[in-house]
Amino acid sequence: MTTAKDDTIAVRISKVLAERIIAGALEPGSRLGQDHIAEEFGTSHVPVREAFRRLEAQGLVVSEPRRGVRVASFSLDEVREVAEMRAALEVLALRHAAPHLTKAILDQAEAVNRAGDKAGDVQAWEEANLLFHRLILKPCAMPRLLKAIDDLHTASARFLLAGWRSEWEAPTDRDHRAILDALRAGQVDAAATVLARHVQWVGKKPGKPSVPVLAKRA
Amino acid sequence: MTTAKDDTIAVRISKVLAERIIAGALEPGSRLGQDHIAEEFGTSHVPVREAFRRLEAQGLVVSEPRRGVRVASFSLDEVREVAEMRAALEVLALRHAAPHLTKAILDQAEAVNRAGDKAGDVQAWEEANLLFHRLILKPCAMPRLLKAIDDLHTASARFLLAGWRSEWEAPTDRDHRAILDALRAGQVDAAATVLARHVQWVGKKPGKPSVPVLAKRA
DNA sequence: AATCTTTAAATTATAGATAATTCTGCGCTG
DNA sequence: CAGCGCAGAATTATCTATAATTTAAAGATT
Repeated sequence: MTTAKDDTIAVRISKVLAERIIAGALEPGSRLGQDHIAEEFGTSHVPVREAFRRLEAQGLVVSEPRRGVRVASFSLDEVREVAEMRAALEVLALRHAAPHLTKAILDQAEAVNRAGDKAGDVQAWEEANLLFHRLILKPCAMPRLLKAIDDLHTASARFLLAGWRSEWEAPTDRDHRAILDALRAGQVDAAATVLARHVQWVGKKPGKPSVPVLAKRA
Repeated sequence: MTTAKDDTIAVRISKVLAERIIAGALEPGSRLGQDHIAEEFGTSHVPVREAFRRLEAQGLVVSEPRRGVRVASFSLDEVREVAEMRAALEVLALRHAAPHLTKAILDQAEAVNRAGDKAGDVQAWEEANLLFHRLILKPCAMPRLLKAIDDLHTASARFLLAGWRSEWEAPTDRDHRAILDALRAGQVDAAATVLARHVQWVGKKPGKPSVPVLAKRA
């Protein structure tokens, strides 16, 4: 999206690669050759290596010492793990954000939610979903927490996009609405409960992925 | 500790720097010149840069695009933030670990706890503390969660070591004992409650740091 | 005297080149 | 025929060198 011009080359490369991995353009387990990528971006391989370290930190690739990096594979267990972590952290964030939520923010969230309902493909829906969560959690003013949640969210998105690549119908998001209603009524506990269940929904619906989820050994 | 010989140079550098930052040998806000560090380790600056990216991911340094990296500063708010994140995630881990906790593990944890009570300095106590938490949480078998907890733990340790540099008396750790007792009795909820409060203890005791906590603007 | 501009020094970021390690395929041996 | 071991090729990791950017400091101008 925002290809910030003043970013360092390594950051730009990491962003592009991250998008590809999330979108499923790079299959889990596939190798990422540094020379190959360096050539594609018209750079040397040094910034490519730094981009790898970044992606590694986000959990999008795994790096073995002298054997290169490959796209991280995710088992169903790992998806559930991420979902549970998200649930725990998003509930925490919501509890801190709730006192600072204004009507304007909630209205904006509702608008985003409506946009998500009309989304034509998974990617658009996922984007709206991300925006919704960010909107209602950001006022917690805990940057480290928000970054952790963001990383977990991209991990979830990977799974989602891998599962519903082609067939997809926009589901009217009742959970989001329930969360908003509870927040408007000042019932933070109720909102948190729904949020926790909502986040784990991804991990619960197996959703017959059209792309093999497990890594294959070469 | 374990300076694995087969690690890449960048990893080794990042480990050494991490230890220094945690121990407080490098003050918050101080610049890390890549050339200086490269010279000290007898290497070029390229692996140093990769080490920086690793430390950045752990939240130990902050990196501004063309202005170098500096040791991350932590305000009291950030310490509380980390403590709350730890509480949320460790409770989650404990809930999953509890069913797989054996008597052998609990006995080992008790031994570690006793060792911690006898610790002469903060560093030794902190090490025992880390071991205790790792022991009872590891059986949850959620690697991503455990790594996240570990990173948060080092952030906490930084604060702890900055606060009690010289003056220190080993406190008999009642919380650890309470957690063990509850786990032995099969009362997972009780153990989780104590754990959550215990983790946030760090953030609550201000403990008059002997080193300025806030970053100073050069 | 204070501020803005310009210039120099220091430092970061990237490129190109070199050394070391792993992977692959083939031949040899049992 | 299976298994072990040895080149050759490919790839990773690091080093040296170059380009670009920022910090600072000195000089000029108002």
